[in-house]
Amino acid sequence: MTTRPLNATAASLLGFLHDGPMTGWDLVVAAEKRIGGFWSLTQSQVYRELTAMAAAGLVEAGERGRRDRKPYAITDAGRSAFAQWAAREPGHEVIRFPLLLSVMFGKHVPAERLADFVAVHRDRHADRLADYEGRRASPWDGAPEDEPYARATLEFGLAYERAVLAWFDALPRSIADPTPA
Amino acid sequence: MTTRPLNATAASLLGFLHDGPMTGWDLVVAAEKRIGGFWSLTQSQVYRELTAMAAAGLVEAGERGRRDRKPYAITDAGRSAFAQWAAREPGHEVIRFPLLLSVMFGKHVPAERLADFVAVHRDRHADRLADYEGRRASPWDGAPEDEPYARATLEFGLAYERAVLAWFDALPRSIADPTPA
DNA sequence: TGGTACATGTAACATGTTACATGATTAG
DNA sequence: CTAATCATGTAACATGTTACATGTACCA
Repeated sequence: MTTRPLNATAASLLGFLHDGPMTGWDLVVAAEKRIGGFWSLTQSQVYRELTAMAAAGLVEAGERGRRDRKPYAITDAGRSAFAQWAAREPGHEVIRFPLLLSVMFGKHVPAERLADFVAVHRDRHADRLADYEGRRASPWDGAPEDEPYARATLEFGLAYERAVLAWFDALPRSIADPTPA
Repeated sequence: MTTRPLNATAASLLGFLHDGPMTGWDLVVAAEKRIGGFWSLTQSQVYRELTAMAAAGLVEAGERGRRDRKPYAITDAGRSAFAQWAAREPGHEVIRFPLLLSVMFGKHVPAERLADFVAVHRDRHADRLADYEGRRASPWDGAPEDEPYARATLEFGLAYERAVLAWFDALPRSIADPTPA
């Protein structure tokens, strides 16, 4: 079968499945909460990857449970595919930040509009920062061996959101507040 | 024709073309330099978008020049499509940082390997930071009205890379340096 | 005269997005 | 009893990636 190497999205699903069977829904929720800050995926992808991985023998569907829940369990082939993925050097990060395109091409964007965009996004980031700070303050509830790793990723989120917020706050008035009351 | 709204990649090409005709190659280089820190695109996409935009009447190809250069100029329709794009609220940013997946699933990654990955990526980020710092120190060479906007995006890059670097440096030894000499 | 940077482009495929369709269960 | 949330899934399409093919001009 010599399946081609896993993509990072599929790999992350297998990563979660190492801790026990989960349904597509569980995975969507877990991914959003645990890796959502630095890896985006959609519900649609999750189901697609699960179907594909089931076909490739990397996961196995179990009996449907209540509410039609369909749990998937990782197989030995899945563990081995994951291990291969984990041994390869991760690629560089990809960032797509459309607001910064608006800023970059700011001379073509109505000043008020741009300032609104900036304000809206600043708020969102403030919310995310607050969320991360809340999480850091709450007691750890996962498996003990995960603690340092999950903490490190959380610290990344915190560092990122703080930096972004500081950046917003250091924007010149010509961009952030061009029409003072 | 009521073309569907521009995607951000196409919009950014039009953004550049506001300052005069450019070839696909020029755009690839400009994009890498000017928005590469927060918007990724490939050479292949650039040519595809240009072809599509030419078909949609948003840009017009000029005469081929030396070395087969094929300059594209923005049209009025292109300017108008860009303006519409610029008026819509930009979406949230997307980050995909595979190294953080390796960290998150760290308990399944051989410790030495993980530390290597971390070291490699730390270096890359240090290089990028140095690059940004160099740029900030060099005299501004673009159009004067672009200065504040380009500066703001550069400041974002600086803030981001500094935060990332600080994050690397604050990683626990269990992750960054598990087998001390 | 040979390597590097310039320059355009296509093909095939993988991945990501959006929208829809369907139904079960729970909480108020 | 009804709205919200849970839950699965598909279809269609847009976007992104990788690999290749082709050739020009510069410069050491």
